[in-house]
Amino acid sequence: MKKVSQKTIPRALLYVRTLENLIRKEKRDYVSSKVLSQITGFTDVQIRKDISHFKKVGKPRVGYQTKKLKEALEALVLQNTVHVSLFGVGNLGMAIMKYPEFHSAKIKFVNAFDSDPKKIGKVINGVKIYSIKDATRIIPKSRAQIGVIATPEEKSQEIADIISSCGVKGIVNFSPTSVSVPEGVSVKNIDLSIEFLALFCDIQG
Amino acid sequence: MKKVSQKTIPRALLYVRTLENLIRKEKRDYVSSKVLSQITGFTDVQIRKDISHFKKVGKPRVGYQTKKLKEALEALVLQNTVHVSLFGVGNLGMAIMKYPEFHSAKIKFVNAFDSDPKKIGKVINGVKIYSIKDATRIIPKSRAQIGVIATPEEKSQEIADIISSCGVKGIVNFSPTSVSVPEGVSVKNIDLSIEFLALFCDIQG
DNA sequence: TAGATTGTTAATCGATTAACAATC
DNA sequence: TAGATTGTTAATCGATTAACAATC
Repeated sequence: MKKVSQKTIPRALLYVRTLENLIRKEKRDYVSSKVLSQITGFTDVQIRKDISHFKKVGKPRVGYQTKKLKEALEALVLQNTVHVSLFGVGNLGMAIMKYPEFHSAKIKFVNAFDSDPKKIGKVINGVKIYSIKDATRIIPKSRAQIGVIATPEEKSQEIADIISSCGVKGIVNFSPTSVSVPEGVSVKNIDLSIEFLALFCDIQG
Repeated sequence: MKKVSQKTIPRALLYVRTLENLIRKEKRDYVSSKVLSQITGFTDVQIRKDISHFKKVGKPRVGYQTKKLKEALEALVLQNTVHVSLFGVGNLGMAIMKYPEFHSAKIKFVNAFDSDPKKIGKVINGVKIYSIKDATRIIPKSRAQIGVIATPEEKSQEIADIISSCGVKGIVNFSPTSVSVPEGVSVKNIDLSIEFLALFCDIQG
């Protein structure tokens, strides 16, 4: 397996999802890069290039066997479910936790944390809400692999510190503040207002 | 003004927000690229390069005048508020509409649409919910510049068609399905499960 | 065989980083 | 003046696209 570029990974994940749909809904056994291109919006050349990083699974003239290609691509995203801890059970946190697509994507929330005593102890969608004070005790036991920051902006650094200190190596940060973390921890910022404004700049330009 | 690269725009928007905070909270008159680097996480070289696309506003040895730099950068994102229409007032749609950061970022929801009769007619945060059937009539009057898809996956293409047909040139798509749109319409996909899984791949590799 | 499609190697493009001159 | 910081030009890096050979 060759070195996989940073940008191929999200595309590969999209191919996996597309293949799942083709297998389940359309019962397709084979698919060409051209068809994948029409569905995903990437060019067929790019798709073939991406796929070639993983395994030689296609047949000229025929395309790719859907199940085989899906398995080959999944080799990169281990088949296990990803375990996630949520920090901040407000409007956004709640919506994320209830997001239906996560179920089919094998993303599972294992616990949630908030500082509001009214929320602590409640169970939402089978996920229990704990006090943030108990996080350092509970997180390590829960085997969470990713922590989500959905708290108000001013708490975000504090939460990032808690998450990192528990040995969790991945943070998805929905707050509009960049947080600093120790070496070895990856942060994915999802900054909604910047997304909206950047799109607005695009359509203006 | 030189040609601004695709990737500088979101960074520039982040600089603007950072500068606002420096001005408002810390009452700073000057800031160097080094300090901006520490706050935003980008390198100081990159920041100077980005800024140089816009205007020559810095002074060697002193740095950038915060207010002046903010104004120079804002030249690209017109000072006007961005008007947004929301499609799908479920958990996620509701959370987006209530997202506090949007207020300071001058992002304003002008109306919302849903197909659930129980929701139609209600007003959330000052935003009225209409039937999706009335969208083509209401959107053009509302001067919406961006449409947000927060409906269940199977409706997303239909909604994208409605948004495009109203002359709206920007779509933020939270559904896990890529939508096809006419030439001239820009789509920003925010695909949460792919973000989570891609981060998971990162920390595994 | 002819034609379609894969997969690879080379060329191009764009963005980041390095080096350094300009200047307060 | 000396030192810090900006801003520009050149070099590097990475990713996409183009060209084409391989093959079913």
